[in-house]
Amino acid sequence: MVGPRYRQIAEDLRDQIELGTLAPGDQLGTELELQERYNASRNTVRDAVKWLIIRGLVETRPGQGTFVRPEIVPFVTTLTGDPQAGRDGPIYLSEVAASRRTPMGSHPRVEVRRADAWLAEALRAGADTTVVTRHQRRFIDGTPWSLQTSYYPMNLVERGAVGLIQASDLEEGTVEYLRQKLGISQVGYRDTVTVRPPDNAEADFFRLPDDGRVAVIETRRTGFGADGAPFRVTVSVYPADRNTFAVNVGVVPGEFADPPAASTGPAVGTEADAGRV
Amino acid sequence: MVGPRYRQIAEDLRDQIELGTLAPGDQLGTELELQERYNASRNTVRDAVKWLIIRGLVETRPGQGTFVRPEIVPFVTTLTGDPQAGRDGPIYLSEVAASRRTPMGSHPRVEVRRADAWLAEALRAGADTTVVTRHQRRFIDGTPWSLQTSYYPMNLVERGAVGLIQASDLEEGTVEYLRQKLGISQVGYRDTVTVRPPDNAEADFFRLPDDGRVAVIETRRTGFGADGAPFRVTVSVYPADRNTFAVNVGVVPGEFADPPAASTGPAVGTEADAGRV
DNA sequence: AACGATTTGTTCGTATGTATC
DNA sequence: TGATACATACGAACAAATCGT
Repeated sequence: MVGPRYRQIAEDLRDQIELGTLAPGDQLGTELELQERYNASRNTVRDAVKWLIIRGLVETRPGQGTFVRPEIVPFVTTLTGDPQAGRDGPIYLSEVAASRRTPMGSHPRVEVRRADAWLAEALRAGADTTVVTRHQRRFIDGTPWSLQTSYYPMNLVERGAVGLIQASDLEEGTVEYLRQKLGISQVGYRDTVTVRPPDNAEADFFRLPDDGRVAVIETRRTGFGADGAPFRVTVSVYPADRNTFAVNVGVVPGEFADPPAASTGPAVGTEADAGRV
Repeated sequence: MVGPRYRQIAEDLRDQIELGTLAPGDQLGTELELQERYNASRNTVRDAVKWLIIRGLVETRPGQGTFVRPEIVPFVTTLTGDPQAGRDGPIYLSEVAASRRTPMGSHPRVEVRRADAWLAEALRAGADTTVVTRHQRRFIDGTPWSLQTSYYPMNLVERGAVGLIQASDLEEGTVEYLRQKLGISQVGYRDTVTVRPPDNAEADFFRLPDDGRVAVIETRRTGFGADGAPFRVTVSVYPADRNTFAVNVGVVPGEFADPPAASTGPAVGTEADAGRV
């Protein structure tokens, strides 16, 4: 009934955290102190702390101690909005700025390559399709916030949308750019939201500690043109513990209104190493 | 540059999994075998396995061994749809059945209690508001799939919607019931999607192993009436590794169409212990 | 049903490395 | 530079779950 020792210690500490006896930012006590307090070995105490880490309640800092994690104010990304507008252009910047945080995005890294199986299917194209990928890293208030990669069929470039293969921002956003250039209008899109563990590159970029609370949210947006065919796919990856997504359907009160279709915000600086990407 | 020993072992095993040398369901090898293969101590090997567990790549079964996790086909829940329809009635059942899986839901457990701070704010009510809570557990193909709790202001009952405080299913769904009974029409709703660690009850219900890959997705739906005021909040919790959410905006091709507003499906059985809840 | 072999889970002890102040 | 605190690694013993005989 009582369960293993490390679990008892962990739940006792968890109760103290939830009751507020241990406040966010407080030190849990050193491993030595916990050993003596609970009369357990160091490894058992460490197992208890690991249990708390996995549940996101505490974090350890080498050389300093173990601390109760401060509550994070998540950034809310609204998935619904005007289908005529993209998410890769000024929208993102204005949406973030509206929450009084400071957005930054790297210049896109552009590559041309063969589509994977899932991408070819998402674009309803053959397995040998060539795509343009535009990859961007985004920051809010200086902390890494999302990795975003958009995929466009190469034939859009052949039809004249040469801006897609230039490693510079399209100030209007690529969705607007494609409408102006090729007359392709995004009449709708479909997002899917999944949660998965990060790969090494993501864990590194988001500075996810190697210990536990590791999960990222992946959103995939497929944009459809007036002919009902998909013409772009955007994959965005976010750290799970700093983000919330919102969906508005029907009539919702004004304070939750979907983001504006056009930006009026000022130009926003890009990250310091933008030239490198 | 090489990093710790357990990490090297873990990444070597991960590579074998991703390359297919180790297929889903395969045994990784016993701890003793891994000790000898990598010339490391048992605890170091166990640390490597823990790293893989946290990333969802393997699972351990006491007395049996460590196995590569089979790929899970996520169930897709569409968040967009007809605001006139709820998600707690026949919609859920028909949506699941449409994917050729077998849905089951417990009868609701009904309670009347004081609203917490966040709930009072979500309902735009005073801190001392009384609410009706209707809690349901849902299963798909016999495995626990979601925990759902809906909150309604108690004054809806006083105005005549007595069905809300009865522990039986409202076959039409509560949204439709409220429209028929009180003329309250849900003209819109707002969903928020967040990821967090499970509490004990959730870990128990979803049978989340105590070891690692523990995360749940919480969706909160606030329904708004024609007057723009919220009249219900539904909180749903899902295991993160078995679920995907979809959002359709604008015109999307038919195969992704939002769920129907009304169900034509047959009556579906409830879980065995439905009488107990 | 009982037992033994196998395999993972828990707990302790100890030593050394690395980060921080 | 030293002291403190967490990270890594090894060894050992017993417990608990599983499976085949």
